[in-house]
Amino acid sequence: MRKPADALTAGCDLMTGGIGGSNHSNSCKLRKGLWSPEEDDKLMNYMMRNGQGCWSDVARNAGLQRCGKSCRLRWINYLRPDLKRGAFSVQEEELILHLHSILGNRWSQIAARLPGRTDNEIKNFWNSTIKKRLKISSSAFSDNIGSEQKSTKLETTIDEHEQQNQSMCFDSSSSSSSSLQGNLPSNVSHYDLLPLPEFSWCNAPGRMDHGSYFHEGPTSVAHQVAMACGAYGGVQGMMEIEEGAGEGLMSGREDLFVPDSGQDRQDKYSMDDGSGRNYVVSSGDMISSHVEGGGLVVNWEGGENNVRVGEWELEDLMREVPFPFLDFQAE
DNA sequence: AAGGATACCAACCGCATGCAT
DNA sequence: TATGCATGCGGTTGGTATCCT
Repeated sequence: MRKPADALTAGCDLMTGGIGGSNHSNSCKLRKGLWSPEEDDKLMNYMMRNGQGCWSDVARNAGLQRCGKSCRLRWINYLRPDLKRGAFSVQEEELILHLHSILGNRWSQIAARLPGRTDNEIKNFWNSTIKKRLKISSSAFSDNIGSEQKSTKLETTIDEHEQQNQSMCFDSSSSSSSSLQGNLPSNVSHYDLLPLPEFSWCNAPGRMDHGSYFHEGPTSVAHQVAMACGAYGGVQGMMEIEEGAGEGLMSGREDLFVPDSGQDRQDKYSMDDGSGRNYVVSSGDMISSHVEGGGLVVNWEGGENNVRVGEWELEDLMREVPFPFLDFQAE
């Protein structure tokens, strides 16, 4: 928590409602830190009576010595009547994993698909609980793979992989993301998706108990294609590609097509585009890929048909991803 | 029981974006 | 077109609670 709510800021700080004190409270002393029950009451009453308007007006008219930004945060994260309180259910947790695998750290986008949950809540949950579990998962795996592969190496690999995924998926280093870009980052001109990651930690005994999202390890071409296309972000191995199952996250665009040469390949995977079409991919044939014209072009060994894997808007992608838990309601 | 370590999470902070002028 | 304001977002901080030794 922050400093007690009775701590007044000396003069107007940058939090007076915007950048560089952009709000118009120039002569006030604004309260910071935890909200008192009285402040909560004032804000709640005001919002119930007047609804949401200009937040700096809310702060002023509700008689709060807070900046509008602080009021907004308090309302959104705590006072909003439709908020669902309490621990995350297993289903919510799985959905968060699912969504994070697609969206990366776009907490507001994830929260928008979890009724009653806030981006802050989800972010905190992810950073504390889920990340911890993933770490436990990875070390449990590392304990199990023999002495020649040290856990430190694995953890490093996981971290690197996570960073790689993040940057490959959405350029998450950019702070604001209100304009979503489903395309690959423009500052990356070429991806060499090989060599493949060497381990498949999600197959590890003792992995976190969300088996449905861990059907296959990240060693497949399908995994890499999905990764490069932003099918998952911070956590590897979460894409839902299942041999012959047609439940893949690779969804929804006609230009998503991965050919099957017909020859017998190892590690075949089928991917359903959400419209009933199945695509079969396998490891061993893809030799390189690169970004071209906003899409990812995959080059296949011996194949004259290079494949454009994706150029899409994130919302299109999301719209066509089947979410089994989307009927959550705030309780 | 006490002190340290760790986890949790509310709130702050800085930046990006949209909009009005 | 430039500027300023309001809002939204994601990363980070740090106080409190809980666990562990």
